[in-house]
Amino acid sequence: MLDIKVLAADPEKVKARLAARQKDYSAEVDRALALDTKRRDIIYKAETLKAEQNTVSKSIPELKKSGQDTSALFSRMKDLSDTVKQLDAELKEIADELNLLLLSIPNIPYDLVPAGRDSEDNPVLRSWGEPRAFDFQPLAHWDIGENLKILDPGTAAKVTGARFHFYKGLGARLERAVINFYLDSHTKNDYTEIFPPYMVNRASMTGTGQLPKFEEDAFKVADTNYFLIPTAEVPVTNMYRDDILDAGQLPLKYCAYSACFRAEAGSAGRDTRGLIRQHQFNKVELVKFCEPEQSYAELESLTRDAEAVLQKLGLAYRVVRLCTGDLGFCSAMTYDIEVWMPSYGRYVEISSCSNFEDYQARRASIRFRSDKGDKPRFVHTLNGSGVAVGRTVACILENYQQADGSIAVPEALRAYMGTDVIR
RNA sequence: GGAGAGAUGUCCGAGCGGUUUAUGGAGCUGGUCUUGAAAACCAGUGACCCGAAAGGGCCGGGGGUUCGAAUCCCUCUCUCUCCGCCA
Repeated sequence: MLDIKVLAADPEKVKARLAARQKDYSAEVDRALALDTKRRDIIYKAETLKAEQNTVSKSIPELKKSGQDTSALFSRMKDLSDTVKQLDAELKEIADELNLLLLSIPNIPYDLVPAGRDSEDNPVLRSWGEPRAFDFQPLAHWDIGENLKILDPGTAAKVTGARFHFYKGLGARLERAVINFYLDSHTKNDYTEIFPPYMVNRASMTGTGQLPKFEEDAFKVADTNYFLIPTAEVPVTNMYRDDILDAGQLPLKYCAYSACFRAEAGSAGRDTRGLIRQHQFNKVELVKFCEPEQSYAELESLTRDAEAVLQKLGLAYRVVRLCTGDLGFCSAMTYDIEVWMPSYGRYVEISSCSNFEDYQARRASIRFRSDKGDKPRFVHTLNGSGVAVGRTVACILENYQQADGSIAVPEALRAYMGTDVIR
């Protein structure tokens, strides 16, 4: 969430920068500032009375010892106590409302983020490799998967429902090979490997920004307060919720494989075939915690680390910078990496690398201290897919298909697959 | 799932309704002594939050009782021990 002090310092500037997201947040900003003023006022009143309570309380044992009549004093203290309780109740109500409001205001886009309406306006920064030219009619990965009997959405529909897949035989092994290849690549770059819980509590979902606004996008486990994670970002970032780190530990770099679960609310009818949009998919996620001064440099290196695995797989991709209208709720700046998908005839997102600055850190209270006596400051958090596994498999199947219907296994995966062709 | 015991500041650990503005150690910082270090001794240091400050809050989280709660009550979370079950 945003710092209320930043809102108070220049409300009009904040409103203008938020408006770049193609949505007006003026009402929320004004309401937050009004609540904050009220909050401070009540705190002042309550604390003045509490100071009096404390002073009198301290003198009571002595008065009692000397046998004086304290009944008048007690009745005055009772009034004081009632007033304080009332003020505290009011304060809690206002603080709760303010907090909820602040949680529902998105992050301020960074200066480099270009203005734009939607993904059409995302500028392309660079590209790597060339889309493959086929000398035969290439198939979509869902047809390849069916022909080779390595992907089976039909059985998944029976066993579970729409937007799930069984992977079979070398298909299952390919998914596993990609996961292992990604983890091995990133750990070589000093990312510490994490295997996180797949369910998290409400505080964690709030910390990284999925709640309270986007509850309908998440799967909630019935009769518990747990949510299935939509990405490993949630458990990994929340490892340090409510902690104060030493500056010497920073930057912290983690990579985590996990299954991810998304309700895909509002996406009915989109990408209904194949592996592109599933309720459950696999992903290796990169997460960093760093000092504020380093975060944009860390975003560059994180994005390069994600790109590196695609290069090793020989998959053509491009990097775009999300414009204000396409930027995620918590993000200050995001690079999307998009791979060439022959069946779509365009580039498709396979990784999203974001700097959240202190937006998540403030929500989750993740801080660091430079020197012993210093005041703690919020860290900056970053994350990016490194990269989506199901989409990688789809991309490999389509880009490495051969005229005879078989799949050439990319060089980098052969050791993991134990074969150089899927047929 | 059943039974019991716990959760206090960086750590260990007292405290069981009002001189606790949280005993006492350890640690940390500075000093004395020493060629230097260790030890010893002396002094300082107690998280964190709000606040410009005064001040207020904070003894796992939340709520309650009371003029007053670390201390009593309720509730939640987590930890430990034993039993059961299980991968």
